[in-house]
Amino acid sequence: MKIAKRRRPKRAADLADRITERLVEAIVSHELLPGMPLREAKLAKEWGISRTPLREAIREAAAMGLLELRPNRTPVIRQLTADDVAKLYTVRETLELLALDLALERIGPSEVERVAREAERLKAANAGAAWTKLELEFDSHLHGLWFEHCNNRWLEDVLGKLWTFIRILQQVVARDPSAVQRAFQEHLLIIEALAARDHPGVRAALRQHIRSSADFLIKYLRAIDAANEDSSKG
Amino acid sequence: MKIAKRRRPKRAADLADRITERLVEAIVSHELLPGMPLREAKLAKEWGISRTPLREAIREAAAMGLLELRPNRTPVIRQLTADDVAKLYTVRETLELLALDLALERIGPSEVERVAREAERLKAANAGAAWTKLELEFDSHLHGLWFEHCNNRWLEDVLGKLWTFIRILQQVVARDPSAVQRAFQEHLLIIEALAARDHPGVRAALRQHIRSSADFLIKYLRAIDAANEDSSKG
DNA sequence: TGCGCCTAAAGTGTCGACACATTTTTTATT
DNA sequence: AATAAAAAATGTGTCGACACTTTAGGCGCA
Repeated sequence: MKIAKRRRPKRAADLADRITERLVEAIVSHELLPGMPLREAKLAKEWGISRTPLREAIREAAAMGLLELRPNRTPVIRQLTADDVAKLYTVRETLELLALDLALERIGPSEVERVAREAERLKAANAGAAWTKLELEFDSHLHGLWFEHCNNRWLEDVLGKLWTFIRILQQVVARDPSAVQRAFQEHLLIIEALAARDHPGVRAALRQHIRSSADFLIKYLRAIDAANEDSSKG
Repeated sequence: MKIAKRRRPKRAADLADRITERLVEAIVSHELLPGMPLREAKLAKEWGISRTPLREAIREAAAMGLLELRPNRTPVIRQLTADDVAKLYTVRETLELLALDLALERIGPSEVERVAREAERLKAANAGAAWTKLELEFDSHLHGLWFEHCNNRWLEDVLGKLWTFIRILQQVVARDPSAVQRAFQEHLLIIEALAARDHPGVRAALRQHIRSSADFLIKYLRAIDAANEDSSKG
């Protein structure tokens, strides 16, 4: 699945585009950490480019909400609080369910079959002990079923942008075996309902999945936030 | 209402920010028309600036979906088809209803009172014969009630971006007296339900308002699209 | 006349330099 | 020694120049 791809160049993308992608990936992968200042000259030299395309990339990332940008100040990578995540997932739930409603009739059995097989393979492989890159891809494939078939440019666009943040958060989930296990089971339920063409069932399963992910993340981040509060006070 | 304001500078905004705003306004106000190519050098000279901040503005506008941007090609202002509008309004309905749900308890009686008075003033003034700038502002104030009180950064952000397109479309509505009249009546219904604190009533009224606006626009644009088809064929 | 190649013109992409703002360090003063 | 003013250092904002790509036009040739 290729989410959040603003345009589809036949061949080449210009430097600014490639740098945008690299910057986003660097943030998603935590190569660049939240709270970290993004010094243009330094980063540009590090990446062997000039500041111009980097600045365009930075502005784009800021438009996505990834960066905090203030005039004449060095950009800072946004830190997600528990509260942010709660609100993000509220919007996510609404939009993803909408996408599902719009897409369901367009999702062919063969496509469901494909992700179902992918799930089987993963189950056989390691039973979701840890979230590998393969499993994150599977997650994208599954959700991509309705993202890509909703046939609504606006919705796809917005979901794509939100998905960037979800990817960031998935890395948190990925480190907790029980959360991974739970998410995987929920994925199986969704696929099951999809295969049965049980529309309300899919809806309920997806909602449940999103909500329990949110619950986990919020609880986790609240602990972090609290710790940060303490350390900043003490 | 100040929608789509990415950041809140205490005093100054840099050139690129101001140009972004100017560019968006130019597109919304149809000073720059859909389909029109945006030649950087020309526009930069016209506005008395260099291409650098203009390019950043162009990229930002493109990220909003206002422009079609392809590497090494001159950017083009996006043309909204009837189909685009239908899909846009599907997303708008869902998100605006969500915002309403989240906001309703936070909207104080005094604020409802304020827009109610604004409506009264407009009704007395010209009974909605034509949509003036004042009435467009009123529209923003009304919808802004839930946009601003939904207490959800993500939702505010997305709605703000969609609202840019809505503003473009409102100019189409503004030229049809009967559509203006209808919209105004629908606004009154919403305010009435708001004042009565009738939650489901507000919801229903808002949904109705959005749907009939969509219906009007789609019908109108289908005619245009059909004409364009013909002329391009013949 | 119509088609394809070649060249010129116009446009976008990237860079390095400089102007201006902010932050940090130094220094003067009490 | 503490504080505030001044100055140096660091960083962002904007510009003009140049390289590369696309587009438009002209020219020859069938």
